Parts: sequence; structure tokens; C-alpha cells
Amino acid sequence: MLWLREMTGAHPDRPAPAAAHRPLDDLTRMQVVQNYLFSQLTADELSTVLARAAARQLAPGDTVFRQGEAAAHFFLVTSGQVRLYRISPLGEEKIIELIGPGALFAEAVSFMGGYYPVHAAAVDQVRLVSFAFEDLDRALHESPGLAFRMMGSMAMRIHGLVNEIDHLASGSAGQRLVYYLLDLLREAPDPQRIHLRAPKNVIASRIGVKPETLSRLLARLKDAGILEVHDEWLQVRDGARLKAVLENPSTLF
Amino acid sequence: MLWLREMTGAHPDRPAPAAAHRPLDDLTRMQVVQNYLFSQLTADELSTVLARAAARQLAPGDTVFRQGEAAAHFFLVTSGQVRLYRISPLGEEKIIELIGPGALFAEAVSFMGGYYPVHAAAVDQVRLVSFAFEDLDRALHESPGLAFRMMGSMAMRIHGLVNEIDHLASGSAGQRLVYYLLDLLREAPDPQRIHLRAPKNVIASRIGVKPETLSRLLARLKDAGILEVHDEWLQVRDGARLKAVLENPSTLF
DNA sequence: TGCGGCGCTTGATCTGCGTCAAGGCGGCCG
DNA sequence: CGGCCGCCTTGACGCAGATCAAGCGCCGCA
Repeated sequence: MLWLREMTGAHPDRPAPAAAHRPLDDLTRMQVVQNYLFSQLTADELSTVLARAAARQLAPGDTVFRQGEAAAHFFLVTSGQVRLYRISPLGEEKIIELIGPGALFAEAVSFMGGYYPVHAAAVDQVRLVSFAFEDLDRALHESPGLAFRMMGSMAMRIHGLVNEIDHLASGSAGQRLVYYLLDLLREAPDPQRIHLRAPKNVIASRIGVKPETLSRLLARLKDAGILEVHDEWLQVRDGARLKAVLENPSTLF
Repeated sequence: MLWLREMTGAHPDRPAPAAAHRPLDDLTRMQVVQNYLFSQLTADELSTVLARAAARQLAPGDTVFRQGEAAAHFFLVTSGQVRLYRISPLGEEKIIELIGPGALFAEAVSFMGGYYPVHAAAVDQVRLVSFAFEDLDRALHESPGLAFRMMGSMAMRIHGLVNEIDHLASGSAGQRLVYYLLDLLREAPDPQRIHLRAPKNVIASRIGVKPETLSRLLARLKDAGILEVHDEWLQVRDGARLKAVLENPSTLF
């Protein structure tokens, strides 16, 4: 692994001037273990992988890494947005991808080994976690089953995304809402009561509609006598109808 | 896991009466190597992984595997649809997922090791390829870098899907079309000529619109002098405008 | 040669959802 | 206490894209 030698200057242990560099607090750690890539790790494996993990704060415009640097680290965004971009031969900047909260970046190139194919910089105020790929590499060598478990959860993630694409492309807004409600209902302690665990505008963007539309859809379900709306709690009056609407939305929407 | 005992009869190694079981022809092989999971394999690795791969034909309703069987194989659908489903305690069948052409299934559970958590059966006339997980396992042990390459390409696939979700949710139909065309253009030998490698109704569903809409969108691009449409070939007259439309669709759509 | 089917196009119409705008309601702070 | 602000709701309107329907060219087949 030649490129290890080239990263002399920017060692993650040495805080960059503009970027605060701290070990992980508990909340950040929670966000990390919820990521699909780490969800299957044992406590031991996790401590190996996180040996040199560090939380960083970036101001708008701050650089995370530059195109052509050896890909020794990968990153998890916890808040804000990071843009991955190239500079074209003409000097124009071309945005390849925007990375939002909860998403990893540069993990693919780390796995492949090589150099960052793009620049990465903060769009706005960004918090992220950096991982030394070497640590993950060590964990994979020490723990023979780990690679399989990780590949398994990556495969599951892929299935989940493909599914989401199907649902986005096909169903109507009303269907997506009902689907979402039934999801919540399944895990709720009380089969008659749904707790939206976020303000309605967040729910709206989660299912891909504007707050006004969500409001109208809920009103329709209420008018049909299917449920009652009390702020963040929904009282289900007719669960069977609710499920029926999923199959045949034309009866209601 | 009580239900394990119920799977006595149907072992996947024994060909079911209605399902032809053949080695891979060249065309099928092509479809296999194009899959993200195998795209990074060397010829040697590929021959190890495909050692016991076999093409199968299934009639509507034929079973691929049953819930509770040991997950020794995973599958790639080459045509038709497979449904993954569970039987609820009440005897009702609940469809978990539909798997279409080009998609893998049961690969996640193979990686994790364990038992199929669902039943799998053909919806219509289905062609698929079955892989012995043991072969992949062997390849991963023989070829130390392979796991990393595969994880890399899985990570890339995840990024691609997340991206696609963003595009589906945000852009207009026109933008999605242009985006798709530029994608084809990037990999085309001739920068003035795009070959749609499928009938237009397939392209339409790929970008999430009805054939009529696709037809109208292409007509608009033609009227604007940006391209000419000749069946499955598009002649690009003004590539710069095409790119410009992506940024600012209001000029055209 | 004629006919039926299929893929594509085009026009007319319908509709779901976004946008804009105007309140209502509760919480927080001066 | 009063005023402001954020969140939610409701109405009016517009538009992109779906749906319905008709017509065209092409091909396979009788």
C-alpha cells in the first residue's frame, strides 16, 4: 500500500486549522452505529473500526479532501451537506453528488483503494465523522465473519433502496402516506394509536409531499371516518379501511 | 425455528420437475457479469464463483425456495418476476418484495448465513440464474482483495440508487429524460449520436413517465432543434443546449 | 394482397399536487 | 399582558403529466 506514505501532511490526528477535531460523543456514536455499514458490528469490532474516528465541524466552503489525494479516510455526514465536485479542464466546477445527513461518502473508493476522484467541500455548516480506512481494514482481517456480515447489510440496504424507488415511482401521495402510517402502526404498542414522532412538515418531506398536501390528505382520512387527528397523535378508527385504501386508493383519493 | 422441519421435500439441488436446469449460455453470462456484484471480478474469480451456476426456467407459480430452508443459493432474475412472500399465522400470504429482471435476491441472507426468511415463487414465466453461495465463499477466501472490491462496488451501487431517488423526487420528467440522454451520450462512441438500446416504452418506464409523455418530450427537443429522432437513434444537433436544459429546464419545458 | 396487431405519435381532456395567499392557534419573549 | 413568530389548516388557482381516444406506419401471417 504505497499511498500510505503520501499522506504525510494531513494526518487525521493533527487537527486542521479551520476544522475542530474531536473524539466522538455519545450522540454521534449513536448515529454511527445506526448506519447500515456498521449496524452488524460487535462491540469489539466497533471499537477497532472507531479507533481513530473523529468528529469534525466545518464552516461553509471548508475542504474535506482534494481530488488526487490518497483515499485513506471515509466520512459520515451527521448534519449539513457536503458537495463532491470536479474541476473540468476549462476550470468549471461540476458537482458530482451532494451528500446529506446520515450518508457516507468516499467509502467506495476506500474499499477499492486508490485516490479520491473528486474534491469534497462543505456546502453549509457541516458536522461529520471521519474514519481511518486502515482501522476498518484491520477489523476485517481480525474478524473473519465480519466481511460477510457487512456485505449482507449492504445487500439489504440495496434492496431497501430499490424498493423505495418503486414506491416513489408508482404510488400516489395518498398511498405513500397510508403506507407510512401502516409502517408506524406495525411497531406501535397500541394498535389504535399512532404517534408521529416529528412535526408534520418533517413527515411531509419524508413521504415526498408539501405540508399543505399532507394536511389535506389527513383531512380526507378524517372525513372518511378512518382516523382522528390530534396534533402528533392519530387515533385509528377503522384499521381495515386504512389497509384497504392501500390496495385501492381510488375509493378515497 | 419449528418450521425447519417442514421443508423436507424440496431441496434446491434437486431440480424441480417443472424447472429446466442448464449451464449458462453466453448471453446469460453477459447479464451476470454486468451485475454490480460481479462487475469487479477477474476472469479467474468469475470462474470460481460460477462453478456451479445454472440457468433455470420456471413456469408461473413454480417455487424457487421455501421459507426455512438453509440459504445455500442466491439468484439473479434475467426475465420475468419472482415474488418473495410469507405466510402469516392466519394463513394469509403477504408479499414482501417483487424481484424483476437484473436484480439479485437471497444474496443478503446468503452473506449473513442462515435460513431463507421468506418463500420465493415465480409470478410469470421466469428465467433466472442460481449461484451456490459456497462458490462465492471460496472465491472470497482464495482472493484476498476480492471482498474489498465487491464491497466497493456495492457501495457505489448504493450511491447510485440514492442519487436516483433524489432525481426521481426532485426533477421534472423533462429533466430526467435529458439526464438519461446525457448519460447515454457520455458512454457513446460518437458524441453526436445516441442509441437507445430498447424500445421507447421501456425507456419511458425507466425514467418514470408514460410512453405518450416521452413521445411529447422528444418532440419538444426536436422542435427546439436540439436533436433529431430516427427510431432508436438520436442525432444530437446542439449538445450544449441539451446540457443547458438540465440546469434550467424552464427554457424548454 | 389484404388484414389484424403492435409500437409510436398526436390531440383533447382530466386531475393530483404544487403554489400563493389568507387566516387560526399556541408558545415565547419583551 | 400584548405582540410576534412558527406551525398548521383551508381556499383558489395553475400546470405537468396521466388518461382517453383516434390515427399512422410497419410487420407477420393467412
